[in-house]
Amino acid sequence: MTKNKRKYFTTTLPYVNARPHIAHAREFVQADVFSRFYQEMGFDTFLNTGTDEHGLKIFRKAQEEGLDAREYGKIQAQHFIDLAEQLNMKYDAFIRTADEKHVKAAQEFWKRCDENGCIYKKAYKIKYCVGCELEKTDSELVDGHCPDHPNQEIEIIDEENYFFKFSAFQEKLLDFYKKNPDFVKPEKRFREIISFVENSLEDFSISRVKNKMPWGVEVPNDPEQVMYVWFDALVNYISTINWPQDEENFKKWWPVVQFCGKDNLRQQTAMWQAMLMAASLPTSEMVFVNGFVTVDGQKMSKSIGNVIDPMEMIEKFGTDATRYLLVSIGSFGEDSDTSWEKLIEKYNADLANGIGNLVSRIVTLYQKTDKKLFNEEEISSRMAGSSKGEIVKLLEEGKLENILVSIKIRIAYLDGKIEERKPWELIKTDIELFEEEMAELVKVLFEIALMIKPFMPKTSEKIQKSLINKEKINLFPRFLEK
RNA sequence: CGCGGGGUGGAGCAGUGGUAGCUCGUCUGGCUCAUAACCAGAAGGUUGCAGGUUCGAAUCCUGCCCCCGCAACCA
Repeated sequence: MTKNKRKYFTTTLPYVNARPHIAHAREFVQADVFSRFYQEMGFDTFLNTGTDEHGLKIFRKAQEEGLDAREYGKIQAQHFIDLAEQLNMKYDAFIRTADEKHVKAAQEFWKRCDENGCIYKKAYKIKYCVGCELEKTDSELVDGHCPDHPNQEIEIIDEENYFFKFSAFQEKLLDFYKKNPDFVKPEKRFREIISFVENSLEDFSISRVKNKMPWGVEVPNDPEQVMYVWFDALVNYISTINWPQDEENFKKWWPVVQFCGKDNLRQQTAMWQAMLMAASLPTSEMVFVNGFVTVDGQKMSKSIGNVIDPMEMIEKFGTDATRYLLVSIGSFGEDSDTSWEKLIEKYNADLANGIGNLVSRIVTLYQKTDKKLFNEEEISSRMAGSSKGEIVKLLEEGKLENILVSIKIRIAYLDGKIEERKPWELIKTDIELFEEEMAELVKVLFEIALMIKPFMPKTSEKIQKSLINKEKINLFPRFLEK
């Protein structure tokens, strides 16, 4: 298994019914930072992202805008492609579920599940409140009406759908979880899904009648039905690496390390894994589950007007600073709050006053000697082997923000060191000692530059260059506005 | 008894059994190489409440109180 050091990462595909928001951006960067870290460690990596474009919501949204669903999806997908580019996300594939290769893969996947006896057809009869757009159980109804919409009649939806035998996978899933104690991070989410699966699983509907909901992947051998959006969307993780046509490529990369939000816990860590089992394919490698991001303590909402547009962040702070800030929001797995004010504060503290100012003061001092006081190749090769154990441990727990903390500690160490040794005085009294001290400063700063590379690749390069050429740079100008 | 998350110095958060830490802010002092930046020191907490387990609890158990999501622009 370790013969080829390889890692395959994927974000969850954003559903294209809205513009990208800050949490999408965070997940993109998170996956990208992981991928870059493993590249640094000599792994072959594959990074997938894309867009989920089928389903009723998209169909209606497209209608509202007077567009064909396919056309609408294409326009929306472009926003996410632009975001990925602007974030300097080095993705290897951007899969759209409307892509022909994905549609074919989803159909083949369906067939395999069907052949293995995991799909069956049955009448699907539910009580439905149009006001809520939700199924209602008898226990939820008051006098036969929805308590939230007492004036609307409950509709009975009665159609034949295909179902996935989720219930048949309870034991297998639990067994799988038991054998893979690190499958879901953080642990509390793992406990949550285990208890969900232990509580009994219900088969779920995986298709819709086509004439009611035409925008989806056609069910094989039944042109009257299309797949429920979840069923086809999840298959993207394998269709993107060319399953089933290119078995070799699939074997090269699979299984995948996934990132998702806590609202996706069931789909990614239980349903999808059961689906893979049903198709006789190996399960995912692991799943990192993020908490939610709120803005000023509230859910992001257009009506409240507190949406933070990641593109606006990039405009304001630049690509690398935005990447840094996104990773710094909260701590992994927890819900966290942010705001423009907090972002600016963090930017000033860590980037302008921290690394930016440090580079500035060291380079100015360094310019006062003609000697070259460090060997970049020596440092690079030494860094390649050192302290990786600690980083791998943090990566495996998903705690990118803790890696940033260890970088901040080094920055503070250098600021303190400069204060203590006062090189600006030494230069007047003892040039040799000055050079000795400077050598240490420059070396550690170069190490810091290498450490931040996965987070801020361009900044890393700029600092390295600045040290090699002794050129002053202003990395992160301080924000004075509120 | 719907499900889930959370309550730790002024603010935001770490910390899952062993002297309560970090960032921001505040105050005092220092420094001038630097992006009005940087450094040192200080003030500030009975860790929501009440019990319990333990030599020892923010951390485990029980009960209670309060806040926030689950109704979307979904990660």
